[in-house]
Amino acid sequence: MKKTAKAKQRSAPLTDAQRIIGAVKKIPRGRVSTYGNIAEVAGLPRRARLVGTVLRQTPASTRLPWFRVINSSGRISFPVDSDAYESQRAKLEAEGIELIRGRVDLKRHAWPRRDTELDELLWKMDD
DNA sequence: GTCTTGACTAAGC
DNA sequence: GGCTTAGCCAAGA
Repeated sequence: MKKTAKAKQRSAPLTDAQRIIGAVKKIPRGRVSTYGNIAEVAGLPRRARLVGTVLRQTPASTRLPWFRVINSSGRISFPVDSDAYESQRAKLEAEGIELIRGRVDLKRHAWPRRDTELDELLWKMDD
C-alpha cells in the first residue's frame, strides 16, 4: 500500500535506545528496576549492558527516571565515592527507597514484580 | 574490519 | 552476602 504524507509517524521503527527509554519511563515512582529487567521489558533480552550504554549517552535534559535503574544485586552501578552515586541515592531516598548497607531491597521495591506485572507488560505490547 | 571498554549478569566458591 | 570468572553484546577508537 502507498503511504500518504500523514502516515509517517505510525510505523516509525523504534530504535533500541527509544525502546529502552520508553521502558525506563514506565517505572512507577517509588519503585526500581534492574538493567536486565529494563532490557527485557524493552524487548531486548540479554542486553542489560546496552541499557547502561543508552542511559550514559542520554542527555540529562530528557526527563527520565534513570535513577530508578540499578543492577541485579540491588546496588547503584557507580563508584560509592562518586557524585553520580550520591545523586542517585538522594533521588531514590526522596521517593522513599532506602539503601540498607548500600543496597536496595529488591523484594520490596523491584518493578515489575515477577509474579504478575511482567506478564501483563509483555502481553500488552503484543499488538 | 579488529580490539578494547563497559551505568551488566549468572554461576561457582 | 562477598569475590572471581566467564559470557555477553553494542559502542568507540
